[in-house]
Amino acid sequence: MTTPATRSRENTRARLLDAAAQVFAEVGLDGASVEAVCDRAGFTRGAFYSNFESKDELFLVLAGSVGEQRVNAVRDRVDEIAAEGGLSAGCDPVELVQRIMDAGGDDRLGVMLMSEIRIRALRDHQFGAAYLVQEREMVSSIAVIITDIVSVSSLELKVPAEEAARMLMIIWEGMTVRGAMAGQDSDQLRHSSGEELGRLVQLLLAE
Amino acid sequence: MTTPATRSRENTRARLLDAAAQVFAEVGLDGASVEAVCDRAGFTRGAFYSNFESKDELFLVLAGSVGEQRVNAVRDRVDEIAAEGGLSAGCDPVELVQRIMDAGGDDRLGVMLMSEIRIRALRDHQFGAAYLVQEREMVSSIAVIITDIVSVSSLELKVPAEEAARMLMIIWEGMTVRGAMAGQDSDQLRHSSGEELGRLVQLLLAE
DNA sequence: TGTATTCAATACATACCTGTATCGTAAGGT
DNA sequence: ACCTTACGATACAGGTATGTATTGAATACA
Repeated sequence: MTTPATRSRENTRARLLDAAAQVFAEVGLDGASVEAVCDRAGFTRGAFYSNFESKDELFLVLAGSVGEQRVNAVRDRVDEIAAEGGLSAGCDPVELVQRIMDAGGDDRLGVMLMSEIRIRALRDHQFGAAYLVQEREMVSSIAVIITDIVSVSSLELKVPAEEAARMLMIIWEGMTVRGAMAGQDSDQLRHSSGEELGRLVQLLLAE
Repeated sequence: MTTPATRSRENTRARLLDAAAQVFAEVGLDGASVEAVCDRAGFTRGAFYSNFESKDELFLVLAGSVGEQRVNAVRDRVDEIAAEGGLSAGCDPVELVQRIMDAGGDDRLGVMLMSEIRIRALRDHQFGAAYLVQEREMVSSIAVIITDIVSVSSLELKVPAEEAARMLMIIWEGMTVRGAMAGQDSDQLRHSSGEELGRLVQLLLAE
């Protein structure tokens, strides 16, 4: 079924999705005209409507894939760290958490796109439910590694692992958003949010 | 200069701002037509354009007043608690923080409006700078009371007060947003976010 | 009471965006 | 080599939003 035609079609879809991610991040879903997305992708509206039903449908697809990518990125990181034995007794919990959190796209556009998705989740009940499900998956993945870290170290968790994970995610989000507002670039974002996260991690753990 | 005419004008402005707050919260700034705002306020577009230059200008005014109200609400609470001697040695830090945080509007629409303001701050540099200034004021106010609490109690703060305040604000925001997504009403929002905040407070303090 | 001014309503011109319907073209199958 | 099909471009119709210009009414003031 992978005829050149379908390959080309998939390519078109991918380019449209890519362009949409940028445009939606910059001006929001409502602010983005279908034509603006097509322009950036190098197509006209004909290509758009032959690949997607509407702007909303494209957004749903995009949001789903972004969320999935984030979840997978976190899971992969977790697995990777676990595989390479990064959870030895002497490991630095602060650094570990940073490595996991870096898995999410934390560039300026990524932050803006996530915010757009978030506000849509806030307005649309059904979409919001799906969003929360995905987020809970991420929380679980993070909770797993937290539990593992704790189990091999001499440290103890002061709150349930899930709760610690939730706090970490929320702080991470809050810091990156504020960093992006202040005009920080990707590296600065990573740095400042990492700093705050480190402090939280230390609070969450006890000898 | 408070002639009946100006009083009526101020009233119109207030009603328009009020309506705009609702509509913007529900469907966002872009999704809200000027007419939709006017309809809700019981006016036509004539009234609108005779009171505001554009939708954007109204949004700026609204965002400014919302932010100011939040900052003042927090400051008032802080002063109020300090005045009534709520900072005695035996006070419950968890409850105190909850009382402060409740000062912000934490109903569903309030959360959505704040999110809309936040995303605008993310897209517009200048607006974002102003937003961050206001937020820092809130952080300072909260930091003050945290410092006071600590000074009269036998407790100790594990991170700088400003940082603790920032974490509290971010967690509060994150929890209320997620609560609103899950369809919680105001009381549930207060309850669940308060719970998480309490745990964070306990982490931030040490004997 | 008459006049002037201010505020809100109405009407209108313009721009834009969406979605559909039609057309041309290039690739795949036989 | 021909035919068919799928994909993307173009053209068009309908709807909606914005902002301005004009009109009407109510209020203050002389």
